[in-house]
Amino acid sequence: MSHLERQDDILAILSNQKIASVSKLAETLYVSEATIRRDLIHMDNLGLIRRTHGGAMMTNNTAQESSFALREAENLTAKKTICSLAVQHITDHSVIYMDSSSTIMPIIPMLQRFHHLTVITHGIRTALLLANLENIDVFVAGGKVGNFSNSILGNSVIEFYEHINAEIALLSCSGINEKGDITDNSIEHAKIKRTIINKSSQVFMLVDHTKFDHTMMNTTFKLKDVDYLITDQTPSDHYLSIIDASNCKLIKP
Amino acid sequence: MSHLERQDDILAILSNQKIASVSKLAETLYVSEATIRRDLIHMDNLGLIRRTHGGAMMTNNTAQESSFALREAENLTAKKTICSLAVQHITDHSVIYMDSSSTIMPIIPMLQRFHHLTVITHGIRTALLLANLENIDVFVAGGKVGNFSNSILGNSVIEFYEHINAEIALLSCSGINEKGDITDNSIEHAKIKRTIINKSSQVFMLVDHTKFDHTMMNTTFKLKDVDYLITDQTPSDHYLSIIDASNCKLIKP
DNA sequence: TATAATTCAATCATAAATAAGCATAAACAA
DNA sequence: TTGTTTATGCTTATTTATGATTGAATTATA
Repeated sequence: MSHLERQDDILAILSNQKIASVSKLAETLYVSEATIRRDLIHMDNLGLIRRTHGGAMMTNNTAQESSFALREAENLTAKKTICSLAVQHITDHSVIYMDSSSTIMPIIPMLQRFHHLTVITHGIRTALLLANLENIDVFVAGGKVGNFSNSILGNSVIEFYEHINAEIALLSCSGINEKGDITDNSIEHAKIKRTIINKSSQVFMLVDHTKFDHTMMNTTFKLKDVDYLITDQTPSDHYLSIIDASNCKLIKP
Repeated sequence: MSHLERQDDILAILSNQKIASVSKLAETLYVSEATIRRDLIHMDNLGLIRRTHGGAMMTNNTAQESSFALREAENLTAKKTICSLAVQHITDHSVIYMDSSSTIMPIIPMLQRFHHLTVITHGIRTALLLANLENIDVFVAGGKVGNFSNSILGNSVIEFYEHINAEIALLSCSGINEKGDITDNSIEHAKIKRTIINKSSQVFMLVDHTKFDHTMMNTTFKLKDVDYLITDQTPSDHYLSIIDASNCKLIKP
């Protein structure tokens, strides 16, 4: 029996009984618990099931992605803090660019307080969650979806964005270093973000404290390109001085 | 019983009786009050419920979502049956159009068995799930996201599709009636689907048995435009004859 | 308002489940 | 063939879920 067949079996078992333990699945399918766990991890990544401590359960594929059932992410508290600061600077009826980073996801439920917003994004997950909010018009750039990614990438995104001007850009990054470089892991993301800052009046950079002192492959842009830096902890004196020197406003709790 | 299952139970209890006390929940679910509190904190963070002193109460959005999830789950078996029939007609390295309907979602995990496929879609959830499969290149049409929808709609989708030819189209619909009309609830969806059938060599229509004898607002196209009709139960004699007269092949379990 | 009774958050201990690394065997490719 | 990748199982250190305890916060009541 191949692993794909086994995963089909797991799916069949789960769709019958909704929930199953790792130990029981291992026993039933004559493999080790480690193997079952690896299967479950894979299927969870696909969104087919939801893992639990001790087993897994069926997802009802629809409710799972609903705007309120945001998956718990790393540093969720920090990210929520940052987002609640960011949302205070959004004005009603704005047009907003949002990137596809997990830092910005928690802002989505907070956007309900506005009468109307227009959001432009290349994040499919972002778009999916925003689509559930009736006060928001969502526009998605088309193109090729990055593998294992929530993002649409490529020139088509940049072409789409060329025609759209926004008041606000909500961006994040993978790292920010002592020279004031905003860096990312992917050239594609970097290019898209550079387009966004060119098309936005106010650029908000949302970074939790773990992003400081990290330099990634690609320098997306410089701190001086950013209008507002939002973070959850007061940065070190060095960063305070370069933020100030970059004519960038720091927003913190 | 895992914590997620317990949290589902709490949600079920709350959707019945609107409020519940920590002590009662602990008693009912055979766990300590500390555990219930931790569950409630977690669910409150997700926005699923609101905590109160002594217990918790429903938030209004939950009821409708869980009922939607229930309806989804109902026909899941039928949809899986249909998808497993459809997947047998897909050949490796094909280019495939997929629409955004829930009928077609269960095919996604089944696509892992191929070496490589290219999928074109205007469904954001479809795209999101497909992006996790490394053997699939996913292209999404850009444009405005329909409110409360998983779809990107509008002329931009049709323009995007004008340039793409595919071997296979996997489509669904809201209703199919005794005259052989394939009907949908939205003009926008209908227009997009008509574009797709023009750009595809083979059109597969995936409909579960509940779709028969239903006529929706918009006639998307006719049964004779469809090459293969896939369903989970043998249709009545009348449908068998019009399927045959439309030069359409029926695929059933 | 003051006091009593609940309810809560924070902490700790423990048992279970997991992730990560390593070794082995099978499948695959050159 | 031989080398490489993949799937699997095993061992371990770590993480998670839980219940009990205690002082603080909240609500009820005199």
